[in-house]
Amino acid sequence: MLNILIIDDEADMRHLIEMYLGNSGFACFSAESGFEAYGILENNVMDLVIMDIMMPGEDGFEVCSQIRKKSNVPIIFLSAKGEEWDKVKALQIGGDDYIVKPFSPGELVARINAVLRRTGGLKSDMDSIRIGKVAIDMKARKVSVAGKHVTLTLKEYELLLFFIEHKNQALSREQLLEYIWGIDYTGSLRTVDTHIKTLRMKLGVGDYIQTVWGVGYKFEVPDE
Amino acid sequence: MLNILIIDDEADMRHLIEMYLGNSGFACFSAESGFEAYGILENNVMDLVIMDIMMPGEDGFEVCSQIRKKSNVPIIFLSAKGEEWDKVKALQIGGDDYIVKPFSPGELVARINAVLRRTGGLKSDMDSIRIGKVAIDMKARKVSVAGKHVTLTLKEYELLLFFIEHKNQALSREQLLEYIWGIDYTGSLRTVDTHIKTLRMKLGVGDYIQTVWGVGYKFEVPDE
DNA sequence: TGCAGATTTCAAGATCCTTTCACATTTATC
DNA sequence: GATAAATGTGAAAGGATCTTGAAATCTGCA
Repeated sequence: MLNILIIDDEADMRHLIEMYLGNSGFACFSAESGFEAYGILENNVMDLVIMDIMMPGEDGFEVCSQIRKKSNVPIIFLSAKGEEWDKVKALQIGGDDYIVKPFSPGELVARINAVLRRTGGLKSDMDSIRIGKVAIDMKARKVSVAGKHVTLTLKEYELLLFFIEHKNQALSREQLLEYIWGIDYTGSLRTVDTHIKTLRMKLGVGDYIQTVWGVGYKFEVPDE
Repeated sequence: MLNILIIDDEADMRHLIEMYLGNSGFACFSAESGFEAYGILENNVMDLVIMDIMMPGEDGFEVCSQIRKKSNVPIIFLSAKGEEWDKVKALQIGGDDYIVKPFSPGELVARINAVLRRTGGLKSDMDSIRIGKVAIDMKARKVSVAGKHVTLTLKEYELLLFFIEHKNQALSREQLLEYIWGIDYTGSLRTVDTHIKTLRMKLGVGDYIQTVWGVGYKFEVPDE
């Protein structure tokens, strides 16, 4: 699930885009001003930003340059027909594409996919995993849940990875200890419980890690 | 046995599809509205959804996006010829295929199989067992009956597995205790009865576990 | 060395599972 | 049918397993 941030002062337009994108399997965040957007970007991992150019207060130009100071997230600009903006300008100020209102849902999704493909946002390498709301960047050893970064300790991270490699399998404490702590671990089985506890807490709602009574634990993937 | 959910406001169409699919070995569930469908999806494991696009109230578009929030179950859309929908749109909003009414039973089944193959719904690993309406995922230690998840306790699960390994054999309480509880079990024979009781209840109708008077119990497999 | 964060241990409390028991019901046998 | 033996069932005691918070220990690093 990719996260898209919509920045537009008009609530109707935000909702319309949210609906379009929601139906196409994107997770939407929205902000009615640059100020609000900065807060969202601070705490969440966005895969793409869609932003109106004409906004009261900070306009798209300024917001874009603010965002660019910290992030290379792809940005698509929206503009009403007749406004004196064109694709060249959009690209000059750091945008990635440009759509003229009104647009069809299909056009929007197509543009988004094109931009993501071009900027590498649709990476299909094995260095990142997404499962439910949990995203893992293996290269950076970084984990986010529903777009929010969470910092995991070494054991928590290894546990999570092992769970995901063996998703939907009931795993005993012995198995987990053997594979993560090593064959020569001699401590208590209860150690696993404590790490499960903290990992559950950090993964938040979702009940990814389920207790299999009398057996161990299981990472259950939503749906299927 | 794969479960297919049919969502269509027209009863005739639902029945027609049910008949087609029933004859091809699918188990059908049907709903006449999105609302009804959500309830079914909540409590059952569906392998595929067939949904009309044009429905009063929530249309296929909306229902699809609701379902997509929780599940990746494959969705095939139905549309009457002439409606202004095309395959591209169906796919954009999260569908997996698209069939124009009227269609033949053969076409429907072919499309279903194609989608299931594409989405990996036709997996045939040896880690799962299907017997009658009972499906067991051994790795996940998960059991479902007629598509409904049931949670078994440790002893119930082991009993069920032992029964299935020795299906159609009359097993004495002593045997069951020896193999499941262990050779050193010293408790009452009647303990088995209680677990049989709860297991029977959880497996629901079907009379899988039969009493062999004076001997013990037997897991009888319904004729395929 | 001293600190901060990570890891492990521990134990009380919560939760769930198992077993037992008493009584109801069914079945076999005379 | 009557009777005894075997099985079904609900409730509740008893056990085992998890969860959780806190404290102790370890580890890497300045």
